[in-house]
Amino acid sequence: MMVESASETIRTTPSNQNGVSSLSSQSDGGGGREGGSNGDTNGEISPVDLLHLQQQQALQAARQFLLQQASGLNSPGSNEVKQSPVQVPVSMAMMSPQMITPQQMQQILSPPQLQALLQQQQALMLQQKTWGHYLTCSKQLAFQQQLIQMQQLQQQHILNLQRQGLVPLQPTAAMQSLQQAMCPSDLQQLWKEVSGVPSSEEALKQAEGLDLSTNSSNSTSAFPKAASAHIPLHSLPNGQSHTPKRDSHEEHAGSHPLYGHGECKWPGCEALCEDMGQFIKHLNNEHALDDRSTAQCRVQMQVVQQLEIQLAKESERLQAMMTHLHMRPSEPKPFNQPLNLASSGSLLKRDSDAYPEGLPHPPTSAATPITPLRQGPSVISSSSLHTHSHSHTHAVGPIRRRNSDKYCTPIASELAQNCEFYKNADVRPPFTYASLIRHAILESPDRQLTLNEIYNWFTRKFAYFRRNTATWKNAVRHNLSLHKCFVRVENVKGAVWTVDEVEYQKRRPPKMTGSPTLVKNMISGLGFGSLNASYQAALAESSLSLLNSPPLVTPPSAASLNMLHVGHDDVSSTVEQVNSNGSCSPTLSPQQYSHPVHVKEEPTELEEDSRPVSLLAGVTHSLPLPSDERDLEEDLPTEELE
DNA sequence: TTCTAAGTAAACATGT
DNA sequence: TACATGTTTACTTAGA
Repeated sequence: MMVESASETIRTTPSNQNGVSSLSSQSDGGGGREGGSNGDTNGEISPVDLLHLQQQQALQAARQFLLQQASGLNSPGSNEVKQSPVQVPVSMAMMSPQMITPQQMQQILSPPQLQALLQQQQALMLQQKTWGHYLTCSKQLAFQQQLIQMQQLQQQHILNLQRQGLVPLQPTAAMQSLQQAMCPSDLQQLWKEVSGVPSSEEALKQAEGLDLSTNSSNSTSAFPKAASAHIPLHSLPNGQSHTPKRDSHEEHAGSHPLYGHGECKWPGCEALCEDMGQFIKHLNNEHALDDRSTAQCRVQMQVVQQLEIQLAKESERLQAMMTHLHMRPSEPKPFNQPLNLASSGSLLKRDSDAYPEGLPHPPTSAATPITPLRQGPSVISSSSLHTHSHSHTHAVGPIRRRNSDKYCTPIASELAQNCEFYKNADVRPPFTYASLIRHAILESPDRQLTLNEIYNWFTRKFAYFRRNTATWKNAVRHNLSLHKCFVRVENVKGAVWTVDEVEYQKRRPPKMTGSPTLVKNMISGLGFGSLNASYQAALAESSLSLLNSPPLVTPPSAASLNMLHVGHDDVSSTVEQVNSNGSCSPTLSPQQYSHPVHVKEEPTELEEDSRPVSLLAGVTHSLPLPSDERDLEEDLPTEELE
C-alpha cells in the first residue's frame, strides 16, 4: 500500500529548488534564474554587455561633469560664483531620477557608496527574507513611503532655503515652472544640478567616493573622511533620522523634518538645538547652501535614488519569481507534480464555483502576486516539499504536520488567496488535518458540518484530496475523534461536527513573537491571573479571534488583546476576512443554532466556578459547555486551579 | 536522544 | 450485508 506512493512522493524537487533558491538569492544579478532571460550569452553581446557599455559611458559623462564642476569652482567664491556652473550639460541638469539609469547611478556613486548602499539593501532584503514574503510588500511600501518622505524632506529644505534667500532665485523660477510636472526627486535633482554644485576637489571626492580606500590618488586628503562622516548612509534605510511626512510649510508651525528630539537631523550633524528657532539658526548657519551641504544632499539623493532603483528591481524580481512559480506551463505533469506555490493576488477569488470534482484544471495565471511568503512559506512549504521527497511510505504524500503551526500560517487567508490553486493543483495543502477540518467547519455558514460535508469540502477545495480518499478520509475521521477541539453535535440533521475554539487554541500554545510574558501579564491585568501562562495565552488568542467578531467585541479588551495577537493557522483570526467575502458567518457558535448532544463524554470533576475561562468565554463567544468542562478539566493542572 | 504532535493504517463498534 | 460513521490503538515520522 505504501510502496505505490513512493513514485509520487518524489516530485517536488525541481520546483522546490527553483523556488527556494530564487527566494534566497539576493545577488542573483537580476534574477538570472527567472526564466533565464538574463543568463549568460556566450560569444555574443548580451543585454548585460550593453548595460556595461552604457555604464562606462555614464561613468565617463559623470566624471567629466564632476571634473568640469570642480575645475570651474576651484577658486573660492561666493554662492553667486558657484552658480556659474549652472551651465551643466542640460542632459545632466535636467536628468530626472527616472532618466538616470541604475547603471549611471551606480557610476555616479563611488564604490564605497555603492557598497554601503548594497549593505543597506542587503540588510533590507535580509529583513524582508527574515520577515518573510508576507511582509515584503508592506515593507516595500513602507520603505517607499520613507523614500518619498525623505524626498519631500529634502525638497522642503530646498524650498526653505530658497525662501530664506540661500538659494538663488534663478533656478527657482525654472524649478517652479517645473514643479507642477516633476516629482520632488526630479526637482531635487534639478536643483542640485543647478544650484548646489560642489565647487572643489572635496566635492568631487564626495560625489565620486566618500571612502578613500579605493581612491588612492586622493587618499591624502583629510576631507573625504570628514565628508563620509557627514554622510551617514545608515541613516536612510531605517528612517530613524527622518520624521514622518510633513507639509512643506510645516516647519513654520513648530516642527521641521530636519529637527527632532532636540537634534538637528541633518545627516551626520546631530547638533543639539533647544528650540526651533535655534535649530533654524543652526540650519542656516551650518547647513547653508555650501559645497558640503550640497554634496551631502547630492549623495543623499543618490542614496535614495539607488534604493528606489533597487527596490524596483527587487520588486520586479519578486514578481517574476512568483509569476514563474505560479505558471509552469512546461511542466510535464502539472497536476501530478505537487507545486507548492506562492500566493497570488489573482487567486483571491472566492471559490463558490468549484470545478467538478475530480477534474483538475490548469492553474490560474498569476499576474499580480501580492501575497508574500512568510519566513516559513505557508504555501511554498519547504516542509511539504521536503516530505514529498522523503516520505516514501505514505500513499498520500504526507504533509507532515505542524506546517501551519510552525510557520504560523493563517490558513484562512492562505486558502482564500490560493483557493483556486489548491483547487486545481495536486498540491497537498501545508496544513494539518485538524486545521483544515477546523477551517472547513468555521467556514461553513453554521459553523458545523457533517462528516460528509467535511469530505466534500476537502475534495472541493483541494485537488489533492480527490484521490486516496480512503486514506485521508480515515485521517479526517481520526482527527475528528482524536482532537477534543472537534465536538460532535447531534441536531435535527443528524450528527454534525463543530469546533471548540478554546480547545483548539489550547492544544497548541500560541507562538508569541514577542515576550511570552507579555501575554501573561496583560491577561493578568485583565483579570485572568489565576490561569496558567499557556492557558492564558491560549485564551487570549481564542478571545482575540472571537473578539474580532464585531458583535462580541468589547473594545478595550479587544484592543488590548489585539496587541498580543500573533498569527498562526487559526481560522478564527482570519476567518473574518473570509467572511468578508460572504462565505461564512463569524459569530454564531454551534450551540446557538443547534442543540448539542455531545457524544464525546469525558469525566468532569471540577467545579465550574474554578474555571476563569468562563469569564472570557462568556464574553467572547458561547462555548460548548459540556466540552468546555471536559477541556478545562483535562488541560488545567489541578494544582494551578487550587 | 527523548518527547510530542501529526499522519497513516487498521481493527472494531454502531447505525442505516 | 454493505456502507458510513465514529472510536481507538499502533506505528512511523518530523520537529523541538
